[in-house]
Amino acid sequence: MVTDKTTEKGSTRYHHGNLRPTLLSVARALLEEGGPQALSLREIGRRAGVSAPAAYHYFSSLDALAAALAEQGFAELSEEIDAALAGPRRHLLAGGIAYVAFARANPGLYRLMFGEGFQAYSKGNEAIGASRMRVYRQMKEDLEKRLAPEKVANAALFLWSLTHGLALLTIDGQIEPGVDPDARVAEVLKLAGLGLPAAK
Amino acid sequence: MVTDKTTEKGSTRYHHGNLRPTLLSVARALLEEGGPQALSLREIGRRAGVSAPAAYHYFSSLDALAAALAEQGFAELSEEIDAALAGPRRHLLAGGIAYVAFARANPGLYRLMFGEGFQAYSKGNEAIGASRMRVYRQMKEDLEKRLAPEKVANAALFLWSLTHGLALLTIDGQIEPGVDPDARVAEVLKLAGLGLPAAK
DNA sequence: TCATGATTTTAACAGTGTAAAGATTGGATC
DNA sequence: GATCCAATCTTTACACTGTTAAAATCATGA
Repeated sequence: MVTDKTTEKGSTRYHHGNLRPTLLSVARALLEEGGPQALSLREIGRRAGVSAPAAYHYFSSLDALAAALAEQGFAELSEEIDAALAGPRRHLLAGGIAYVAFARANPGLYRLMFGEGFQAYSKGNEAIGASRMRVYRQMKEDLEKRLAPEKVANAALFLWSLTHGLALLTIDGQIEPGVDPDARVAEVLKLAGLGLPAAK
Repeated sequence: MVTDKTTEKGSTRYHHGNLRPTLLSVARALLEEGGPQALSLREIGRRAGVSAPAAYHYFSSLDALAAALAEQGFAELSEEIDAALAGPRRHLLAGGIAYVAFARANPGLYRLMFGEGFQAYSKGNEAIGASRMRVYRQMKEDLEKRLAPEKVANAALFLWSLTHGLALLTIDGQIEPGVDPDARVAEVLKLAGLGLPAAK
């Protein structure tokens, strides 16, 4: 069979396309369409115009492919946080806003990175566990500049919990429609610095 | 075939056991062993000593069975929070501690209740969406007694995010081993009332 | 006693991840 | 330029899954 294989760029290809990136990009689209549950090697192959076992030349399993996606996500998230922290606005708040904005822009990917499947595909993949810790470190380092040492651990867990929880609830549609999500997120995150408002 | 079917109680059974509760309890065990991903109708049937399609007389699908488990979970969680709020300790803090303790005691169930599969099995099941909201209401009602009306919405989202995030991070093993989880949770939740510690 | 209705089983279908084997091809070597 | 090689992809097959349709079984009311 000598059918033409046209890649996304429209050019007719030799053996077959540059598959690995194609697989990842197709998988990512699938991920955002239907969440981590929708990730399927056969569907990925189908959309890439390739037979399902073809993916096994680049990934040892579906979980391995998912892990690669997650690593991609951690790299991007880390970058966005760095950019926000380098920006003109208040450090921790800007970082938190960027964190939640990333989750909102990539809900499927965020669920993959922090979801239930995490233990499964991170088995034997130490890199991705480390990636996950890196974003935590970013928060923590900022806190270390501003707090007494014995208070850092609790404050870091506090901030990470708040941000992570807010990201997930946002993704799950718990922010009322009609309000600007960034503004709402900022308001909520500000409470972290101020504590609960005073009693009436 | 006239084989004896012995239930968990050890008694020999007529037609076959009281299946629905057995299915639920077996499924719940499976859930805590391997997380929501491990839920499998065939495995549930196997452990219940019954053929897989038997479950279809009580649940229209695997998702429906998962929804029933989730509802069970919401009822229990709600009860534990009520009990904590009625107790002698500080209201919101005690509620938060009970919330996280529930997640720690039932990690698989908690992931099912708030995890990625949620949208899937809550389709056409309005009851469980409502159940999910009920725990939010509990927090919110308590806040309404203590805050000016315009501050309630943000404060509620703030507290829910923090508690939900802390529960998930705890489940994911982000609390250092060796410390008492309840104590650690209490310390972190206290920061919600106090704000971040003052700069050094 | 016996028919009825509820319960469970067997058989089958379409879908999945994955392993093993064979086919195809692009590029290096003569 | 022809030829071999190693990388890449396909075909085939297996075990597993959720789910449906049909048949078998049993508990109980008439």
